[in-house]
Amino acid sequence: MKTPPPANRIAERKLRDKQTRRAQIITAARQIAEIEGWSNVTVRRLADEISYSQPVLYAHFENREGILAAVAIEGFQELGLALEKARKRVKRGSTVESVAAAYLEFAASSPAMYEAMFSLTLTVPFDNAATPPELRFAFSQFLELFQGQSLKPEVLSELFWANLHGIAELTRTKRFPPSRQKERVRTLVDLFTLPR
Amino acid sequence: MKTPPPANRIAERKLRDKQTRRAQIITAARQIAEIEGWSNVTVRRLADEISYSQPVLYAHFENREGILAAVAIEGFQELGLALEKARKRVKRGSTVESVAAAYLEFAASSPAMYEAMFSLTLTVPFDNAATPPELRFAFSQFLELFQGQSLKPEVLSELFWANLHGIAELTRTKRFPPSRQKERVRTLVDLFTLPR
DNA sequence: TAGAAAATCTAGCAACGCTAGATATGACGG
DNA sequence: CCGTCATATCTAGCGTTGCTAGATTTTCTA
Repeated sequence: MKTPPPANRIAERKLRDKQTRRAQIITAARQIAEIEGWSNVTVRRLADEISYSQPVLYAHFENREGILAAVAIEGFQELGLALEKARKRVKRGSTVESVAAAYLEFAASSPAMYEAMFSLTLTVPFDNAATPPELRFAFSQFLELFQGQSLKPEVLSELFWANLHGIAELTRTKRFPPSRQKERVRTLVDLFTLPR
Repeated sequence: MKTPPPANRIAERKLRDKQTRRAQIITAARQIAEIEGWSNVTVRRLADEISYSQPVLYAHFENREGILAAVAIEGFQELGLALEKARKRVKRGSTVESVAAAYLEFAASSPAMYEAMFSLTLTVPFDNAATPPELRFAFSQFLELFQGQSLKPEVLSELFWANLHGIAELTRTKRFPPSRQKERVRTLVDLFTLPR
């Protein structure tokens, strides 16, 4: 077996450590946000959480908002996976119903993360080349859902997404009573599945 | 003509002054937010704007968030009026189309105010007795829209609102390309008007 | 016009995001 | 094994924020 030059091994270890710490920061931020709200996610608090001083955080992220953005991207990754799973493993009813339920379940069970995913305004438009692949992946799940069924999958996907997002957001901010949620989803699914 | 006791007249004048100042604060907050974003709406800045020291603001609002809430409520009032107007004076097409266009027009032309209206989580649920009448008024416009047409106007109204809110929010945060907006609205109207 | 009451201001606290400059740690050549 | 140098990390502090206690001024009343 060949032994790589020590310089490389050391550099690799340092890189690993750095990535680990980055992950720790993101995890801590998410955890605090989910329990105590985003206003309690301060740079000082995060530094404390990973047992380093504040300036270390700025070696990983440009600023506090950069941390939020990282959490948001992780959220889009998870959401995308959840939707894909729901789309492929349909339990009962239509795929549309399954995906809708998965989306709302995600938003309801991780409200702080969901908040981060949509609260910050993107600097680059969604369909730009510089858009993180995680975001594109998540949206592609909606596109798949309406592929071939309609003349314009994009428009239908966008509308379906907008409707789900609206429900999630208005529920999270207490505009919608949770009591009618089941009925809402049923009607929503009808709207987007019944033949026109 | 009778001259009321001076005590009353003075008290009235003080009340008027106070209300005027309150209105000034709200107007200034809205103006700054719309031009420079909510992060630039600081208590010091607002105090400066009305030419008083900071503590005066706390005689009008409990805290900074109270100012946001006041702007939000004014927003719901305006939105409600805009929707009512759109519903009653239908220009072309259906009332649903007219209301949808009015809603999105409102959100697009006052993004900061719209942000305030939905960013802050309500302490009391929307259908509570303590809910400000402005919010109820705005939502009632949706209810009117689907009255008698369906078995459950509430559910349909909520879904329609959620869809509009989703479109507005995803457009504001650059998730939706503005290019397809017309087509989106057309399809949305179809979804909610075509007989089922 | 004197004194009470109301209105307003000054000055400061604690916490925030962020950073310059000092200090400690660890890798590498001799 | 050691001295050197780069890298990693910390201490300390700046400017700004929301908010408030206590002093001070203004206004009303009798």
